Amino acid sequence: MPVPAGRSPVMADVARLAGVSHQTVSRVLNGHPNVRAETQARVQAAIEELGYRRNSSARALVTRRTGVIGVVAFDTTHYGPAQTLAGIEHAARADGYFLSVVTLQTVTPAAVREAMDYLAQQSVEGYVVIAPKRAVVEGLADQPAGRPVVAVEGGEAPDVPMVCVDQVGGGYLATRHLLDLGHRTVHHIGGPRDWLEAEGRIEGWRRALEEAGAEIPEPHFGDWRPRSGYDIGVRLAADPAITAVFVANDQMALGTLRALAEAGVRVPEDVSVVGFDDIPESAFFTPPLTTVAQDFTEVGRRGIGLLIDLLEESGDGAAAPPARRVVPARLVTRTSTAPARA
Amino acid sequence: MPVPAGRSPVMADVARLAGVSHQTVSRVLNGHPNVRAETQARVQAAIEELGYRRNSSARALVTRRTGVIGVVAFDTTHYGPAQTLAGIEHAARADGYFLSVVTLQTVTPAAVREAMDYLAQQSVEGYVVIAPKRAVVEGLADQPAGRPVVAVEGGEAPDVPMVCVDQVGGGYLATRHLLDLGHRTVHHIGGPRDWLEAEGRIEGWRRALEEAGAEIPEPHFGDWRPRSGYDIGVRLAADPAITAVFVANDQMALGTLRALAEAGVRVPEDVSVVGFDDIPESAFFTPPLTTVAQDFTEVGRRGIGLLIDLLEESGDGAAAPPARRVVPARLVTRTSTAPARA
DNA sequence: GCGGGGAATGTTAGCGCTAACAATGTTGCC
DNA sequence: GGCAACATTGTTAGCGCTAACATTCCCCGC
Repeated sequence: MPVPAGRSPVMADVARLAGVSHQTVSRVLNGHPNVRAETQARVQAAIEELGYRRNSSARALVTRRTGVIGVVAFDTTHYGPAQTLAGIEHAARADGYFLSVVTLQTVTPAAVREAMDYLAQQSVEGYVVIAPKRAVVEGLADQPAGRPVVAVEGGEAPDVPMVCVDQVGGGYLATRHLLDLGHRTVHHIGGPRDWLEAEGRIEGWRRALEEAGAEIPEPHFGDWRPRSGYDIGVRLAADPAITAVFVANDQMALGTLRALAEAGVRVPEDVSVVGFDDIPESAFFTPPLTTVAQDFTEVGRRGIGLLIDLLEESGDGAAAPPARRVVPARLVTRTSTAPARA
Repeated sequence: MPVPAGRSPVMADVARLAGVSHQTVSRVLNGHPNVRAETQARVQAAIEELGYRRNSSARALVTRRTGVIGVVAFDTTHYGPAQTLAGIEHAARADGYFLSVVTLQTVTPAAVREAMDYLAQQSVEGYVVIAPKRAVVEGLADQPAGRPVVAVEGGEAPDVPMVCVDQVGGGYLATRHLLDLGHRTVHHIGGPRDWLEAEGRIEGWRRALEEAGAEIPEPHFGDWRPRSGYDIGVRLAADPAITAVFVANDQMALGTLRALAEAGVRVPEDVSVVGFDDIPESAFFTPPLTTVAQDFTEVGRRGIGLLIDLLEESGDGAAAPPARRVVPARLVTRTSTAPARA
């Protein structure tokens, strides 16, 4: 009986079929050097004949490594996090790690803690946390089990290694672009205040204005969704002095465009608008949106890279200061921006 | 020494601290009935004092259950799959399962097979495959290890249990809506032909037209992206006879709206447009898009529900015919549709 | 007072794998 | 020829847990 009925084959079955000890099978599986080529071939053949698969639990039990990385993500219709997750997944798989994902509805430290706890039950080796809010990042520092954590997509955070897009640089880029077009100043529709990304973008905006000696108007704050960009847009449309708006994401910018259109304000003739994210739709807005693109895939890749470094160095000398990798943002110019009226 | 230095505590440590055998600790952990309340409390206290966590590998090794569900998803900027994934995750966690996710770049049977193989290494108990293409669904039937598979988001498929939104019904709804507004016929911009969703939507469209005795124009096919909707839209705009278009997703509809606007065709006065998906942006398109909403969360929930049924019944009598659960679609009326010109 | 029965707990034997060590060849060199 | 050095293989002992069986304890009824 080639395949023992009723149960899937184990290493001993392969060993018996190949006429070796189970240890030799293990050696073949682990690419151990000292195995004769002929033996290796015989074992390999037996493995294929039986359709043998190594039992990951048994292996994990003895090696004390599960090869699983826990990811805390957000249940979101936002483009960025979804893309980042995909980037993380590819990078992890390329390095032979598995990904266990928990998505959260609410972005609170408690929810994150709970999610990490849940993942800990599964013996993940480390965590990647998509942590776009300040409170979340702060809650990350004191991890109980001492498993490494990498934060992704957050802004500035002190004690946790992290990877993020240069939000400040992106905000600066957007604002600078509008100033370069001759606009006196640039109004801003920001994201929720407790989001690190929103914070970075607003800071870049402010910095560009300061640097140019421009007036700094009071910013408005939305909730990332089109509706809020619309509501604020309605108010902005009423002020004829406004000629340039930098909106903290494309979805809100969409709402703003719509509000302006309804008010009879032409974009870009009367008002220039810049968004942030470069979602796939934004090239087809009315008008196509100038925006700031983020390389989320790269963020995911570096996040995993950082975590794996942490995982594999673990145990060596003193902990290096938490690493921090910043991915640059890039301006994508379309037709929602134009030179200021003379 | 309360916590043994250097290694995390195991069951025996808890047992020692609580003055019981490790088996009693196990019993407490597993909610076994025959444990004295006082003993249970003592064990519980010891667990907390040591910060003990059960080793999932050891447990999985002996119980032969990992509690992990493998998910094959797609690296996509499409709204639907991302939402479905979130729905799947919530449902799985609610039932105490873990999720191991692989995202694919290409939707081919080989890629899916490979992904499932990768997941098999991790001893997943079953699979949820987001399988929007016919070829993929077909490749699913002959799973080697006999682990259950549930397909999600596909259309009609013979041998695999599956959960999907009623695409045909949705296409019918969209088309019927336009016919009810007095349009003579409805043109269609479909998704890629090998996508099951595209197929269902086109069939619903065709059925509504047939039922109404309307002429059935040759459909056009895009690739789901705004650009393709735009390109086709440019052509449609040139034909003044066209008064109603049903586009198979919102992103393409966005492109179509843009093409019509550029050609000076007014929506909805000259042409009515209906999309599909109800992405968050579509309420803010120019004009706000009438579309068909899908309850992706519900799809995810039912998908997991179905898989868990399969997992937990497994071993009982004859396999029931593959289950099939259909979630209805819902029309969302906005201002991109209006009665036909007289 | 004592045997029976159930509740509460302990003891033992693996689950399937890898690491460490032991035991064989097998070669080369004096 | 004999022995050291190495390559190759086998043997043994757990990893931390749960299931099955064994034991103890206590209460009950006769």
